[in-house]
Amino acid sequence: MRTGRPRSFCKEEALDRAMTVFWRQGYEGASLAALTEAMGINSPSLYACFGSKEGLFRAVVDRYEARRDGFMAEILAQPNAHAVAEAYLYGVAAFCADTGGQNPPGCLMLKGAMSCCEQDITEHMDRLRANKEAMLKKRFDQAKKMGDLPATASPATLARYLATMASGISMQAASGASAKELREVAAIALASWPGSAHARNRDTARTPA
Amino acid sequence: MRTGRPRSFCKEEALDRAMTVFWRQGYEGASLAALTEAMGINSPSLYACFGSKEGLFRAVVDRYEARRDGFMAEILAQPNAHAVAEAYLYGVAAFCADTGGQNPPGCLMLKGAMSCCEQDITEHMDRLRANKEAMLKKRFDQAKKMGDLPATASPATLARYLATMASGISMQAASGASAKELREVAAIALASWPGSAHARNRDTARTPA
DNA sequence: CAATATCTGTAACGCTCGGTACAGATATGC
DNA sequence: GCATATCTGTACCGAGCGTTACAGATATTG
Repeated sequence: MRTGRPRSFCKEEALDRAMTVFWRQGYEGASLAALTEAMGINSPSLYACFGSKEGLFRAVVDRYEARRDGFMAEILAQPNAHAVAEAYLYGVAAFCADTGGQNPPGCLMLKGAMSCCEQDITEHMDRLRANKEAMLKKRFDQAKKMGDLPATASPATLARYLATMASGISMQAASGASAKELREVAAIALASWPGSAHARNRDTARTPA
Repeated sequence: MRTGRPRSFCKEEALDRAMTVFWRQGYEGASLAALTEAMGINSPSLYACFGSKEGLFRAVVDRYEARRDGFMAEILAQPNAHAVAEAYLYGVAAFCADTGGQNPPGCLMLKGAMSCCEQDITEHMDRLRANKEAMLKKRFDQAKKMGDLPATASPATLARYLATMASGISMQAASGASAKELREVAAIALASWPGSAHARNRDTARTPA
Protein backbone atom coordinates (compact mmCIF):
# COMPACT_ATOMS: atom_id res chain seq x y z
CA MET A 1 0.00 0.00 0.00
CA ARG A 2 0.94 3.56 -0.49
CA THR A 3 2.98 5.11 2.30
CA GLY A 4 2.54 8.60 3.77
CA ARG A 5 -0.42 10.48 5.14
CA PRO A 6 -3.61 9.39 3.39
CA ARG A 7 -5.84 11.76 1.40
CA SER A 8 -8.58 13.17 3.58
CA PHE A 9 -11.21 13.66 0.87
CA CYS A 10 -12.98 11.53 -1.72
CA LYS A 11 -11.51 12.15 -5.16
CA GLU A 12 -14.71 11.30 -7.01
CA GLU A 13 -16.88 13.49 -4.83
CA ALA A 14 -14.42 16.34 -5.20
CA LEU A 15 -14.56 15.94 -8.99
CA ASP A 16 -18.34 16.04 -8.94
CA ARG A 17 -18.29 19.25 -6.95
CA ALA A 18 -15.71 20.78 -9.26
CA MET A 19 -17.85 19.71 -12.21
CA THR A 20 -20.78 21.85 -11.12
CA VAL A 21 -18.49 24.87 -10.81
CA PHE A 22 -16.99 24.42 -14.30
CA TRP A 23 -20.47 23.74 -15.63
CA ARG A 24 -21.81 26.98 -14.27
CA GLN A 25 -18.80 29.25 -14.81
CA GLY A 26 -16.95 27.67 -17.71
CA TYR A 27 -13.26 26.86 -17.66
CA GLU A 28 -11.75 30.31 -17.37
CA GLY A 29 -14.63 31.69 -15.33
CA ALA A 30 -14.12 29.10 -12.60
CA SER A 31 -11.54 30.51 -10.19
CA LEU A 32 -9.36 28.35 -8.00
CA ALA A 33 -10.97 29.99 -4.99
CA ALA A 34 -14.46 28.94 -6.17
CA LEU A 35 -13.24 25.44 -6.98
CA THR A 36 -11.46 24.81 -3.69
CA GLU A 37 -14.40 26.17 -1.73
CA ALA A 38 -16.87 23.93 -3.58
CA MET A 39 -14.57 20.93 -3.24
CA GLY A 40 -14.02 21.58 0.45
CA ILE A 41 -10.24 21.41 0.20
CA ASN A 42 -7.26 23.79 0.06
CA SER A 43 -5.32 24.51 -3.07
CA PRO A 44 -2.20 22.45 -2.20
CA SER A 45 -4.43 19.36 -1.90
CA LEU A 46 -5.94 20.17 -5.27
CA TYR A 47 -2.53 20.54 -6.88
CA ALA A 48 -1.16 17.38 -5.23
CA CYS A 49 -4.11 15.42 -6.60
CA PHE A 50 -4.74 16.95 -10.03
CA GLY A 51 -1.56 18.84 -10.90
CA SER A 52 -3.12 22.06 -12.11
CA LYS A 53 -6.39 23.75 -12.98
CA GLU A 54 -6.17 22.25 -16.44
CA GLY A 55 -5.47 18.81 -14.97
CA LEU A 56 -8.52 19.12 -12.76
CA PHE A 57 -10.66 20.17 -15.70
CA ARG A 58 -9.47 17.24 -17.79
CA ALA A 59 -10.27 14.86 -14.93
CA VAL A 60 -13.73 16.41 -14.69
CA VAL A 61 -14.26 16.06 -18.42
CA ASP A 62 -13.11 12.44 -18.35
CA ARG A 63 -15.60 11.72 -15.60
CA TYR A 64 -18.34 13.49 -17.54
CA GLU A 65 -17.48 11.54 -20.66
CA ALA A 66 -17.49 8.23 -18.83
CA ARG A 67 -21.05 8.87 -17.75
CA ARG A 68 -22.16 9.76 -21.23
CA ASP A 69 -20.53 6.68 -22.70
CA GLY A 70 -23.25 4.66 -21.00
CA PHE A 71 -25.82 6.90 -22.60
CA MET A 72 -24.29 6.43 -26.05
CA ALA A 73 -24.25 2.65 -25.62
CA GLU A 74 -27.99 2.69 -25.01
CA ILE A 75 -28.53 4.86 -28.07
CA LEU A 76 -26.48 2.71 -30.40
CA ALA A 77 -28.26 -0.42 -29.21
CA GLN A 78 -31.57 0.77 -30.63
CA PRO A 79 -32.96 -1.60 -33.27
CA ASN A 80 -32.90 0.74 -36.28
CA ALA A 81 -31.60 4.10 -37.50
CA HIS A 82 -34.77 6.05 -36.78
CA ALA A 83 -34.93 4.67 -33.26
CA VAL A 84 -31.30 5.67 -32.76
CA ALA A 85 -31.99 9.23 -33.90
CA GLU A 86 -35.11 9.45 -31.78
CA ALA A 87 -33.49 8.08 -28.63
CA TYR A 88 -30.50 10.35 -29.17
CA LEU A 89 -32.36 13.63 -29.59
CA TYR A 90 -34.92 12.96 -26.86
CA GLY A 91 -32.12 11.74 -24.61
CA VAL A 92 -30.11 14.89 -25.22
CA ALA A 93 -33.20 17.02 -24.63
CA ALA A 94 -33.89 15.28 -21.33
CA PHE A 95 -30.25 15.46 -20.27
CA CYS A 96 -29.92 19.16 -21.08
CA ALA A 97 -33.10 20.06 -19.24
CA ASP A 98 -32.21 18.04 -16.15
CA THR A 99 -30.14 20.15 -13.80
CA GLY A 100 -29.99 17.54 -11.05
CA GLY A 101 -30.70 20.39 -8.66
CA GLN A 102 -27.18 21.76 -8.93
CA ASN A 103 -25.90 21.85 -12.50
CA PRO A 104 -27.05 24.52 -14.92
CA PRO A 105 -29.09 23.43 -17.97
CA GLY A 106 -27.12 22.54 -21.07
CA CYS A 107 -23.93 20.61 -21.66
CA LEU A 108 -20.67 20.95 -19.76
CA MET A 109 -18.73 20.32 -22.97
CA LEU A 110 -20.18 23.26 -24.85
CA LYS A 111 -19.95 25.64 -21.92
CA GLY A 112 -16.42 24.48 -21.21
CA ALA A 113 -15.24 24.59 -24.81
CA MET A 114 -16.78 27.99 -25.53
CA SER A 115 -15.39 29.60 -22.40
CA CYS A 116 -11.81 28.55 -22.99
CA CYS A 117 -9.11 30.01 -25.18
CA GLU A 118 -6.42 27.39 -24.56
CA GLN A 119 -6.12 25.51 -27.79
CA ASP A 120 -5.14 22.12 -26.41
CA ILE A 121 -8.25 22.04 -24.23
CA THR A 122 -10.69 23.08 -26.93
CA GLU A 123 -9.11 20.62 -29.34
CA HIS A 124 -9.47 17.85 -26.80
CA MET A 125 -13.18 18.62 -26.38
CA ASP A 126 -13.72 18.94 -30.13
CA ARG A 127 -12.17 15.50 -30.46
CA LEU A 128 -14.51 14.02 -27.89
CA ARG A 129 -17.51 15.47 -29.68
CA ALA A 130 -16.27 14.32 -33.07
CA ASN A 131 -15.85 10.88 -31.57
CA LYS A 132 -19.53 10.75 -30.59
CA GLU A 133 -20.47 11.83 -34.10
CA ALA A 134 -18.27 9.08 -35.52
CA MET A 135 -20.07 6.50 -33.37
CA LEU A 136 -23.39 7.63 -34.82
CA LYS A 137 -22.01 7.51 -38.35
CA LYS A 138 -20.73 3.98 -37.83
CA ARG A 139 -24.13 2.94 -36.52
CA PHE A 140 -25.79 4.44 -39.60
CA ASP A 141 -23.34 2.70 -41.91
CA GLN A 142 -24.51 -0.51 -40.33
CA ALA A 143 -28.16 0.55 -40.58
CA LYS A 144 -27.71 1.21 -44.28
CA LYS A 145 -26.45 -2.32 -44.80
CA MET A 146 -29.38 -3.64 -42.80
CA GLY A 147 -31.70 -1.72 -45.08
CA ASP A 148 -33.29 0.58 -42.52
CA LEU A 149 -31.77 3.60 -44.24
CA PRO A 150 -32.28 4.36 -47.95
CA ALA A 151 -29.36 3.58 -50.25
CA THR A 152 -29.12 7.31 -51.04
CA ALA A 153 -28.69 8.33 -47.40
CA SER A 154 -25.36 9.72 -46.19
CA PRO A 155 -24.47 8.33 -42.74
CA ALA A 156 -21.84 11.02 -42.18
CA THR A 157 -24.28 13.84 -42.94
CA LEU A 158 -27.03 12.31 -40.85
CA ALA A 159 -24.66 11.92 -37.92
CA ARG A 160 -23.55 15.53 -38.31
CA TYR A 161 -27.15 16.60 -38.48
CA LEU A 162 -27.89 14.92 -35.15
CA ALA A 163 -24.76 16.36 -33.57
CA THR A 164 -25.73 19.83 -34.81
CA MET A 165 -29.22 19.47 -33.43
CA ALA A 166 -27.83 18.27 -30.10
CA SER A 167 -25.60 21.34 -29.82
CA GLY A 168 -28.54 23.56 -30.65
CA ILE A 169 -30.72 21.88 -28.05
CA SER A 170 -28.01 22.38 -25.45
CA MET A 171 -27.79 26.07 -26.33
CA GLN A 172 -31.54 26.49 -26.12
CA ALA A 173 -31.56 24.75 -22.75
CA ALA A 174 -28.78 26.99 -21.51
CA SER A 175 -30.83 30.05 -22.39
CA GLY A 176 -33.87 28.84 -20.53
CA ALA A 177 -35.96 26.59 -22.79
CA SER A 178 -38.14 24.07 -20.93
CA ALA A 179 -37.92 20.31 -21.30
CA LYS A 180 -41.21 20.34 -23.19
CA GLU A 181 -39.98 22.97 -25.64
CA LEU A 182 -36.82 20.95 -26.26
CA ARG A 183 -38.87 17.82 -26.95
CA GLU A 184 -41.07 19.70 -29.42
CA VAL A 185 -37.98 20.87 -31.27
CA ALA A 186 -36.54 17.35 -31.28
CA ALA A 187 -39.80 16.07 -32.72
CA ILE A 188 -39.58 18.42 -35.70
CA ALA A 189 -35.97 17.48 -36.25
CA LEU A 190 -36.94 13.80 -36.36
CA ALA A 191 -39.67 14.41 -38.92
CA SER A 192 -37.00 14.95 -41.54
CA TRP A 193 -35.51 11.51 -40.97
CA PRO A 194 -35.15 9.52 -44.18
CA GLY A 195 -37.97 7.04 -44.47
CA SER A 196 -40.13 8.64 -41.80
CA ALA A 197 -42.35 10.49 -44.27
CA HIS A 198 -45.48 8.84 -42.96
CA ALA A 199 -44.60 9.98 -39.47
CA ARG A 200 -44.89 13.58 -40.51
CA ASN A 201 -48.54 14.03 -39.62
CA ARG A 202 -47.82 12.52 -36.25
CA ASP A 203 -44.51 14.06 -35.31
CA THR A 204 -44.18 17.40 -36.98
CA ALA A 205 -44.87 20.75 -35.41
CA ARG A 206 -48.44 21.18 -34.35
CA THR A 207 -50.05 23.65 -32.07
CA PRO A 208 -49.56 22.06 -28.65
CA ALA A 209 -52.80 20.59 -27.34
CA MET B 1 -19.15 71.79 -32.20
CA ARG B 2 -17.59 69.93 -29.35
CA THR B 3 -14.77 71.68 -27.56
CA GLY B 4 -11.51 70.10 -26.37
CA ARG B 5 -8.94 67.94 -28.05
CA PRO B 6 -10.56 65.76 -30.71
CA ARG B 7 -10.48 61.94 -30.63
CA SER B 8 -7.55 60.65 -32.62
CA PHE B 9 -9.09 57.33 -33.73
CA CYS B 10 -12.18 56.18 -35.58
CA LYS B 11 -14.77 54.84 -33.15
CA GLU B 12 -16.34 52.46 -35.66
CA GLU B 13 -13.03 51.01 -36.77
CA ALA B 14 -11.97 50.57 -33.16
CA LEU B 15 -15.23 48.70 -32.49
CA ASP B 16 -14.62 46.42 -35.45
CA ARG B 17 -11.16 45.59 -34.19
CA ALA B 18 -12.46 44.95 -30.67
CA MET B 19 -15.17 42.74 -32.18
CA THR B 20 -12.67 40.31 -33.63
CA VAL B 21 -10.95 40.02 -30.24
CA PHE B 22 -14.20 39.30 -28.38
CA TRP B 23 -15.22 36.94 -31.15
CA ARG B 24 -12.05 34.92 -30.80
CA GLN B 25 -11.56 35.06 -27.05
CA GLY B 26 -15.04 35.53 -25.66
CA TYR B 27 -15.98 38.24 -23.18
CA GLU B 28 -13.93 37.22 -20.18
CA GLY B 29 -11.10 35.79 -22.25
CA ALA B 30 -10.51 39.12 -23.98
CA SER B 31 -8.10 41.09 -21.81
CA LEU B 32 -7.89 44.85 -21.81
CA ALA B 33 -4.31 44.52 -23.01
CA ALA B 34 -5.40 42.45 -26.03
CA LEU B 35 -8.25 44.83 -26.77
CA THR B 36 -6.21 48.03 -26.58
CA GLU B 37 -3.46 46.52 -28.69
CA ALA B 38 -5.91 45.41 -31.40
CA MET B 39 -7.70 48.73 -31.29
CA GLY B 40 -4.43 50.65 -31.47
CA ILE B 41 -5.24 52.88 -28.50
CA ASN B 42 -4.34 53.14 -24.81
CA SER B 43 -6.68 52.18 -22.02
CA PRO B 44 -7.59 55.74 -20.92
CA SER B 45 -8.86 56.43 -24.45
CA LEU B 46 -10.89 53.25 -24.32
CA TYR B 47 -12.42 54.19 -20.97
CA ALA B 48 -13.13 57.77 -22.05
CA CYS B 49 -14.97 56.48 -25.11
CA PHE B 50 -16.76 53.35 -23.86
CA GLY B 51 -16.77 53.63 -20.07
CA SER B 52 -15.69 50.11 -19.22
CA LYS B 53 -14.96 46.71 -20.68
CA GLU B 54 -18.64 45.87 -20.38
CA GLY B 55 -19.56 49.12 -22.10
CA LEU B 56 -17.19 48.33 -24.95
CA PHE B 57 -18.65 44.86 -25.30
CA ARG B 58 -22.21 46.19 -25.38
CA ALA B 59 -21.20 48.67 -28.08
CA VAL B 60 -19.63 45.82 -30.05
CA VAL B 61 -22.77 43.71 -29.65
CA ASP B 62 -24.98 46.61 -30.74
CA ARG B 63 -22.88 47.06 -33.86
CA TYR B 64 -23.01 43.33 -34.54
CA GLU B 65 -26.77 43.32 -34.08
CA ALA B 66 -27.26 46.27 -36.38
CA ARG B 67 -25.54 44.37 -39.17
CA ARG B 68 -27.65 41.30 -38.62
CA ASP B 69 -30.85 43.31 -38.61
CA GLY B 70 -30.35 43.81 -42.33
CA PHE B 71 -29.97 40.08 -42.72
CA MET B 72 -33.19 39.40 -40.82
CA ALA B 73 -35.07 41.92 -42.94
CA GLU B 74 -34.09 40.00 -46.07
CA ILE B 75 -35.16 36.74 -44.49
CA LEU B 76 -38.57 37.98 -43.40
CA ALA B 77 -39.24 39.44 -46.83
CA GLN B 78 -39.22 35.98 -48.43
CA PRO B 79 -42.54 35.15 -50.11
CA ASN B 80 -43.56 32.15 -47.98
CA ALA B 81 -42.72 30.26 -44.80
CA HIS B 82 -40.58 27.62 -46.46
CA ALA B 83 -38.56 30.24 -48.28
CA VAL B 84 -38.07 32.08 -45.00
CA ALA B 85 -36.77 28.92 -43.30
CA GLU B 86 -34.54 28.09 -46.23
CA ALA B 87 -33.06 31.56 -46.54
CA TYR B 88 -32.54 31.70 -42.78
CA LEU B 89 -30.69 28.42 -42.37
CA TYR B 90 -28.58 28.77 -45.50
CA GLY B 91 -27.87 32.37 -44.54
CA VAL B 92 -26.76 31.35 -41.07
CA ALA B 93 -24.62 28.58 -42.51
CA ALA B 94 -22.94 30.98 -44.91
CA PHE B 95 -22.47 33.60 -42.21
CA CYS B 96 -20.98 31.16 -39.70
CA ALA B 97 -18.55 29.73 -42.24
CA ASP B 98 -17.41 33.14 -43.45
CA THR B 99 -14.56 34.38 -41.30
CA GLY B 100 -13.92 37.48 -43.34
CA GLY B 101 -10.26 36.67 -42.98
CA GLN B 102 -10.12 37.77 -39.35
CA ASN B 103 -13.07 36.55 -37.34
CA PRO B 104 -13.29 32.96 -36.15
CA PRO B 105 -16.07 30.77 -37.55
CA GLY B 106 -19.35 30.80 -35.64
CA CYS B 107 -21.39 33.51 -34.00
CA LEU B 108 -20.11 36.25 -31.73
CA MET B 109 -23.30 36.06 -29.68
CA LEU B 110 -22.89 32.42 -28.72
CA LYS B 111 -19.18 32.71 -28.01
CA GLY B 112 -19.77 35.88 -26.04
CA ALA B 113 -22.73 34.57 -24.07
CA MET B 114 -21.11 31.23 -23.25
CA SER B 115 -17.86 32.78 -22.10
CA CYS B 116 -19.41 35.20 -19.68
CA CYS B 117 -20.64 34.75 -16.13
CA GLU B 118 -22.05 38.22 -15.60
CA GLN B 119 -25.78 37.79 -15.52
CA ASP B 120 -26.79 41.15 -16.97
CA ILE B 121 -24.69 40.53 -20.07
CA THR B 122 -25.91 37.01 -20.72
CA GLU B 123 -29.49 38.12 -20.15
CA HIS B 124 -29.02 40.93 -22.64
CA MET B 125 -27.76 38.52 -25.28
CA ASP B 126 -30.48 35.98 -24.52
CA ARG B 127 -32.98 38.78 -25.05
CA LEU B 128 -31.50 39.66 -28.44
CA ARG B 129 -31.66 36.05 -29.55
CA ALA B 130 -35.21 35.63 -28.26
CA ASN B 131 -36.09 38.75 -30.19
CA LYS B 132 -34.93 37.18 -33.46
CA GLU B 133 -36.93 34.08 -32.67
CA ALA B 134 -39.99 36.25 -32.04
CA MET B 135 -39.56 37.89 -35.44
CA LEU B 136 -39.61 34.47 -37.08
CA LYS B 137 -42.67 33.45 -35.09
CA LYS B 138 -44.51 36.59 -36.13
CA ARG B 139 -43.64 35.91 -39.75
CA PHE B 140 -44.98 32.36 -39.43
CA ASP B 141 -48.18 33.59 -37.80
CA GLN B 142 -48.66 35.68 -40.90
CA ALA B 143 -47.74 32.75 -43.16
CA LYS B 144 -50.35 30.61 -41.44
CA LYS B 145 -53.02 33.19 -42.23
CA MET B 146 -51.80 33.32 -45.81
CA GLY B 147 -52.19 29.56 -46.02
CA ASP B 148 -48.59 28.64 -46.71
CA LEU B 149 -48.36 26.82 -43.39
CA PRO B 150 -50.80 24.06 -42.38
CA ALA B 151 -53.49 25.00 -39.85
CA THR B 152 -51.95 22.50 -37.43
CA ALA B 153 -48.49 24.11 -37.51
CA SER B 154 -47.16 25.90 -34.45
CA PRO B 155 -45.35 29.12 -35.43
CA ALA B 156 -43.69 29.37 -32.02
CA THR B 157 -42.29 25.84 -32.22
CA LEU B 158 -41.15 26.26 -35.81
CA ALA B 159 -39.38 29.48 -34.92
CA ARG B 160 -37.71 27.78 -31.97
CA TYR B 161 -36.72 24.91 -34.21
CA LEU B 162 -34.95 27.27 -36.61
CA ALA B 163 -33.26 29.11 -33.75
CA THR B 164 -32.08 25.80 -32.32
CA MET B 165 -30.73 24.70 -35.66
CA ALA B 166 -28.98 28.03 -36.11
CA SER B 167 -27.23 27.67 -32.75
CA GLY B 168 -26.19 24.16 -33.64
CA ILE B 169 -24.83 25.28 -37.00
CA SER B 170 -22.82 27.99 -35.27
CA MET B 171 -21.36 25.44 -32.86
CA GLN B 172 -20.45 23.09 -35.68
CA ALA B 173 -18.80 25.92 -37.54
CA ALA B 174 -16.85 26.90 -34.43
CA SER B 175 -15.48 23.39 -34.17
CA GLY B 176 -14.33 23.33 -37.76
CA ALA B 177 -17.17 22.23 -40.03
CA SER B 178 -16.88 23.45 -43.63
CA ALA B 179 -19.42 25.62 -45.41
CA LYS B 180 -20.47 22.64 -47.48
CA GLU B 181 -21.03 20.47 -44.42
CA LEU B 182 -23.13 23.20 -42.85
CA ARG B 183 -25.27 23.49 -45.97
CA GLU B 184 -25.84 19.73 -46.03
CA VAL B 185 -27.02 19.84 -42.45
CA ALA B 186 -29.29 22.79 -43.21
CA ALA B 187 -30.77 20.85 -46.12
CA ILE B 188 -31.79 17.96 -43.87
CA ALA B 189 -33.26 20.36 -41.35
CA LEU B 190 -35.40 21.91 -44.08
CA ALA B 191 -36.69 18.56 -45.25
CA SER B 192 -38.94 18.38 -42.20
CA TRP B 193 -40.63 21.65 -42.98
CA PRO B 194 -44.43 21.35 -42.87
CA GLY B 195 -45.82 21.05 -46.37
CA SER B 196 -42.49 20.25 -48.01
CA ALA B 197 -43.06 16.49 -48.06
CA HIS B 198 -42.54 16.29 -51.80
CA ALA B 199 -39.22 18.02 -51.45
CA ARG B 200 -37.84 15.16 -49.42
CA ASN B 201 -36.42 13.18 -52.28
CA ARG B 202 -34.73 16.29 -53.53
CA ASP B 203 -33.46 17.87 -50.32
CA THR B 204 -32.88 15.19 -47.77
CA ALA B 205 -29.57 13.62 -46.93
CA ARG B 206 -27.99 11.86 -49.84
CA THR B 207 -24.51 10.67 -50.38
CA PRO B 208 -22.79 13.77 -51.80
CA ALA B 209 -22.23 13.45 -55.52
C1' DC C 1 10.66 2.74 17.92
C1' DA C 2 12.78 5.55 14.22
C1' DA C 3 12.86 6.64 9.17
C1' DT C 4 10.34 7.77 5.36
C1' DA C 5 6.62 9.31 2.44
C1' DT C 6 2.60 11.69 1.59
C1' DC C 7 -1.08 14.83 2.68
C1' DT C 8 -2.64 19.09 5.23
C1' DG C 9 -3.29 24.16 6.29
C1' DT C 10 -1.12 28.77 6.37
C1' DA C 11 0.74 32.15 4.03
C1' DA C 12 2.76 33.89 0.51
C1' DC C 13 4.63 34.25 -4.52
C1' DG C 14 4.84 36.78 -9.14
C1' DC C 15 1.71 38.08 -12.53
C1' DT C 16 -2.13 39.85 -14.89
C1' DC C 17 -6.51 41.72 -14.40
C1' DG C 18 -9.80 45.89 -15.04
C1' DG C 19 -9.47 50.56 -14.06
C1' DT C 20 -7.49 55.38 -13.06
C1' DA C 21 -4.47 59.81 -11.54
C1' DC C 22 -2.01 62.91 -13.62
C1' DA C 23 0.32 65.94 -16.63
C1' DG C 24 0.95 67.31 -21.28
C1' DA C 25 -1.22 68.03 -25.90
C1' DT C 26 -4.76 70.05 -28.86
C1' DA C 27 -8.96 71.60 -30.09
C1' DT C 28 -13.03 75.40 -29.40
C1' DG C 29 -15.20 79.88 -27.58
C1' DC C 30 -14.71 84.40 -26.39
C1' DG D 1 -4.47 85.24 -26.55
C1' DC D 2 -6.36 83.19 -22.89
C1' DA D 3 -9.69 80.26 -20.47
C1' DT D 4 -11.89 76.06 -20.98
C1' DA D 5 -12.76 71.36 -22.37
C1' DT D 6 -11.49 67.06 -24.06
C1' DC D 7 -8.28 63.59 -25.55
C1' DT D 8 -3.56 61.24 -25.16
C1' DG D 9 0.38 58.64 -23.15
C1' DT D 10 2.86 57.21 -18.97
C1' DA D 11 2.82 55.14 -15.06
C1' DC D 12 0.51 53.21 -11.57
C1' DC D 13 -3.36 51.20 -8.38
C1' DG D 14 -5.55 47.44 -5.49
C1' DA D 15 -7.64 43.04 -6.31
C1' DG D 16 -7.67 38.61 -7.81
C1' DC D 17 -5.48 35.17 -10.52
C1' DG D 18 -3.05 30.32 -10.71
C1' DT D 19 0.52 28.36 -8.22
C1' DT D 20 3.86 27.01 -4.61
C1' DA D 21 7.25 27.01 -0.19
C1' DC D 22 7.09 25.45 4.02
C1' DA D 23 6.20 23.37 8.36
C1' DG D 24 3.31 20.36 10.85
C1' DA D 25 0.30 16.17 10.81
C1' DT D 26 -0.40 11.30 9.82
C1' DA D 27 0.09 7.22 7.63
C1' DT D 28 3.27 2.90 6.16
C1' DT D 29 7.86 0.39 6.38
C1' DG D 30 11.49 -1.84 8.79
